[in-house]
Amino acid sequence: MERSTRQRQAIRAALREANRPLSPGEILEYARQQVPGLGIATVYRTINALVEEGSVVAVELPGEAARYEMAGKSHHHHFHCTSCGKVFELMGCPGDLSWLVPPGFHAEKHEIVLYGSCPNCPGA
Amino acid sequence: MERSTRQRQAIRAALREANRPLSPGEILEYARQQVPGLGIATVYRTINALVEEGSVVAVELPGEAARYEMAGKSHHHHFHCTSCGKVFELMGCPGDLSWLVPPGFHAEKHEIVLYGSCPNCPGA
DNA sequence: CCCATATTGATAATGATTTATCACTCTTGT
DNA sequence: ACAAGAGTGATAAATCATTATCAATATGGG
Repeated sequence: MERSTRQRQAIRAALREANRPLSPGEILEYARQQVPGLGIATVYRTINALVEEGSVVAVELPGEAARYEMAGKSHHHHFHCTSCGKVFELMGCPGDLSWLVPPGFHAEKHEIVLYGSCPNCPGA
Repeated sequence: MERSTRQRQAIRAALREANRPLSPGEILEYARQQVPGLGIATVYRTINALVEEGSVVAVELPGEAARYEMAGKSHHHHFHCTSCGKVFELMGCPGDLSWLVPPGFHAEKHEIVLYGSCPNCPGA
């Protein structure tokens, strides 16, 4: 059966406690604070298991490797800091955007990403 | 100095005449109608040159390889057909979205991608 | 406590996209 | 028309993120 290991606990904790989507590398970094020897392979394995069980979802961003966040959040979008590369969660949404599509097209969903600087980075 | 070859003409024409962003593979396909022996390496080389000279811009999409479109268009967004994978240009924009970002963040730009089915694909 | 085995970590392998190489070809100034 | 050298095509090689491998380790039911 599935076992509860320190590694998995640390990875779950990282995703639960970070209030923003994390890349595999960021998850590794966070979780290593609890489990120093943690390897990247275990991070990927665990992410995949969590996505498969539905408790975590992938956040895809233009030209970037996927980030991961806890599932079950309401519809929202993301902010990508162009300075540090961190991705943050935004709340709110402009609403239905299907008026943007020409006749013949059918819009089913949308993704919005805002870019700029986060509070920790020089306003550039 | 820079030479005007059939290959470059065909690649520029493909990008100019397609009224949507093209992937390197799509550019190859289109341009080969004019220059049958065209190789993918030339497509990449030419794309890079065109981007560098500023006449073409990359269109990055979540979880996808970049597409390329002519530069100089006014602010717009894109539609990604989930059935055929083609990317289309949309006109219009919900406008300023900086109200979405929390205090301390500074939004400089945004990207919006709509997903759904294009006129050529089954509404699925 | 013990052992079957799920899990891990290090690293090799993969897959997909993009770039470098190099001999040959085509463009262009003269 | 000619020659210098920019450009091309085929393909090897480089990236880079992700996955597979496998010996060693740690979990947890009995």
